[in-house]
Amino acid sequence: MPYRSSSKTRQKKDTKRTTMMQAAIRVFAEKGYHAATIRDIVAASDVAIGTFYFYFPDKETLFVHLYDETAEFLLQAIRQAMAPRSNFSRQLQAGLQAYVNIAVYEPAVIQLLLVGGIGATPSLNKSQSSYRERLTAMWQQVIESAMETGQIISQNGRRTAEGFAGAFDEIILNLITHPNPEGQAAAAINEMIQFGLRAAGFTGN
Amino acid sequence: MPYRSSSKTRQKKDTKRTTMMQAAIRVFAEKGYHAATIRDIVAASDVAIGTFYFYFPDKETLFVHLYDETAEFLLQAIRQAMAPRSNFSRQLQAGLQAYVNIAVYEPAVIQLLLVGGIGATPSLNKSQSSYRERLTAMWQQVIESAMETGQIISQNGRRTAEGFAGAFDEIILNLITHPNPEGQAAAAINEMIQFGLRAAGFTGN
Amino acid sequence: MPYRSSSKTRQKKDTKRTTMMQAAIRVFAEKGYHAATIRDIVAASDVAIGTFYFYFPDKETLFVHLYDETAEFLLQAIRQAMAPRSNFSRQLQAGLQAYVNIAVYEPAVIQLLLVGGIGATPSLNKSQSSYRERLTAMWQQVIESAMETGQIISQNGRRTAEGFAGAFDEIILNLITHPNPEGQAAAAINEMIQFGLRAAGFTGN
Amino acid sequence: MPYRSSSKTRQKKDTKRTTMMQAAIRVFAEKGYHAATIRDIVAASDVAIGTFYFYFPDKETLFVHLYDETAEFLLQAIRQAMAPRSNFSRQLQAGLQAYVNIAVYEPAVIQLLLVGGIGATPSLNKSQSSYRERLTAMWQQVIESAMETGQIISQNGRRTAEGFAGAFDEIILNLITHPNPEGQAAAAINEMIQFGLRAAGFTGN
DNA sequence: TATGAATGAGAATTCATTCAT
DNA sequence: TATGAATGAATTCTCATTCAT
Repeated sequence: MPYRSSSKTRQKKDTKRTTMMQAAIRVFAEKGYHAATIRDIVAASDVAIGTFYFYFPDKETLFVHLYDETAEFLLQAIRQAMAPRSNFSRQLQAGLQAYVNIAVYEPAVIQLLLVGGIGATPSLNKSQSSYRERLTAMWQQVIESAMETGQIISQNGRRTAEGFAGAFDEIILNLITHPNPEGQAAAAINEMIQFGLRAAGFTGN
Repeated sequence: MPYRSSSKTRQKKDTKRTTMMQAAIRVFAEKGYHAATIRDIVAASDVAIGTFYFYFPDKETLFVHLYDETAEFLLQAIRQAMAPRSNFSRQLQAGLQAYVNIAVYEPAVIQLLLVGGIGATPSLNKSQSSYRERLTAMWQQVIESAMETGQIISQNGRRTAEGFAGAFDEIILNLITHPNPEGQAAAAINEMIQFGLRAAGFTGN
Repeated sequence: MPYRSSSKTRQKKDTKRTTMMQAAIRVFAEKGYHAATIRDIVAASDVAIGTFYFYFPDKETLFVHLYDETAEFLLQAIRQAMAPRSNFSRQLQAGLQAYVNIAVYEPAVIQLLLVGGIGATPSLNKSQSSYRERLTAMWQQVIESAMETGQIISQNGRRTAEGFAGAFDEIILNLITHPNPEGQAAAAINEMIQFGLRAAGFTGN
Repeated sequence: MPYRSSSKTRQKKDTKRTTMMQAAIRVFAEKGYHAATIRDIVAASDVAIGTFYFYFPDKETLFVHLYDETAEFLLQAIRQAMAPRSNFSRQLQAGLQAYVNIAVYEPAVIQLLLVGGIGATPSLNKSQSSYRERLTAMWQQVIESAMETGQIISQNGRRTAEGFAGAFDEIILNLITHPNPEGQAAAAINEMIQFGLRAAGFTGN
């Protein structure tokens, strides 16, 4: 009886693929692109080297893919948290809440995007600037909406957005470096909100 | 009695050493730690590989040393610019002016600190967090002084300082990526000042 | 009593086996032994990798087997074409006709024997020298028969046979490299016959 | 005192380079391109792996280079031997004498060209057909000269040249496979000359 | 019979570092 | 001091082969 490439088999393969990708994210986040070897990744997945190349074309492609996927995931999470809010203050609160949540419970996501990938490989450059650009664009949109509705003072929305992107990332990196991130999360979120409201010149309307 | 190089010899040696270090900074800044090879560095210095190892113990040590030195240089430059000012607004202006000046005219300094070194090698971690820490501490001191004198509202100075560090770096990175950084510098500085004043809750007194 | 596949089953198996072998010949002829992978072969046969190893022990054994079989096929074809002729000139004509026919319509046969297998694997050496030996022996027999009957001048039949083997192969390789082998075939055959008659010192009797 | 990249040093380097190339030719000739590993080559040269890459860019480039150089050497040797002769018979004698000499005393040359490189790597194809082409062209020129001066009968010179190229190579391969090539060389040369004169329809004028 | 996921030995190549001159 | 030839550990990736299903 011929072997059936049934949905069961395929599902198993997909599961393994996902498992390996998660292991790879962890390894890349922890060691950075260069220090992370294929051996590290397969060891973390408990498979043989050949298995890596059965599932992925090569180290570089996988890394760029993980980076892109992770960036998209993070941006989506923040965007979706902000979407239902119309008030600038509430948007900021929701977005930062989502951001910090991920940072605290999935620190590998932040490490991959902010640390693991820097200077990794030329082919990552595009992904990397695309991520910074989209992150900035996201804040810029929020800021310009708020400007139009008079919630914040008139300003160069692009520049403020860059400031937001940099400031929040730095605060979050400091947060997850802290011995007890979860305990600090609530305070950090509040202070980030205050920082953002002030920096954007929130008028309270 | 141990052999002592005459002062003339020592000076010559120091000169060559300095030349090589400057070449190394350029190469590291341009390619990043991993992609930069010793061959690249000696080629840029127009010496042989062996000469590199006469002046420096190894690639890693040199890099960490350059990083530390560069970080110190940048921090000193900003600190010194702010020192004579007592008003928060003026301090901000002077500090950012100095920062942007360096970014525009010595972009390698910024690239080395913000890009070339991330994820380079474990032994850099200490230097790196030390630099972020001192940068943040610098802003924190400015902020807390201003708080004490009532120039800005009461806040968690540490957190605002982290925000400053991240925000200004991000804006500066965007600036030097711009095709014509010099042309944008003045506007960028002004907007950074405004951003900082707002974010710190500057009351104008 | 050991399990015996029914004749129907065995036939089906043989068919599949044959199909795979033909695909393998094509792939080996096209890419050469080393560049041809098992994946290439199973892709050309539209089966899975495991199936390959059900029918054949390994790549090397299959290749040697295919080489031997192909060599035997080619030698038989030429021999059979020459068998009914007794005159040297007619024999040459018939043999070369058959040889060129195969070269033009089954180029994979020639490519496998003359190109794909050279330097393939140590275990092929025996097959390879056996083929060259039998090819030479075939011509030698024809030549020595003709010598005995005074159709050609006295000579070292072995050496002339080697010359025949090399010369005809080279001409045929050039022929199938030509953009339009079929169009050139007739002329090539005639010229090969003339070459052979002259080289053997055909006296016309 | 600075190290002098004197002619002595450079000469030593050139010598080593040449030594390594000769070792590489032997290894490639014996095992063929694929079976020959870099480890084999450096072992034959008694140096470390890194040394190989200090002298040569990579395996493929070296092989193609060696092939081209060897082909050129062989062609030149045969051409130069034939150059001073004007009579077809004498040319053949001189050329084959040179060819067999090389085959017997430098069998690696012949093995590299006729065996070691077949199916080696796509980038060799050009070199390989170029060699076969130039070898054939060399014989063709000799043949057409002789035709013009009426020394041999009228014929398709190109086709005869292909026959020569193939026939002589085959005979020479058989010769060097023989247990005592040197002992057979003289007879082989004579018989090759006779074969060639007959095949070209030498009229004796 | 048939499948294809999984394996791991082995190959090429890079590059920081050493050391005789 | 200065040189650059030489080294070899370490890394990525390929592909023939196995085996549970």
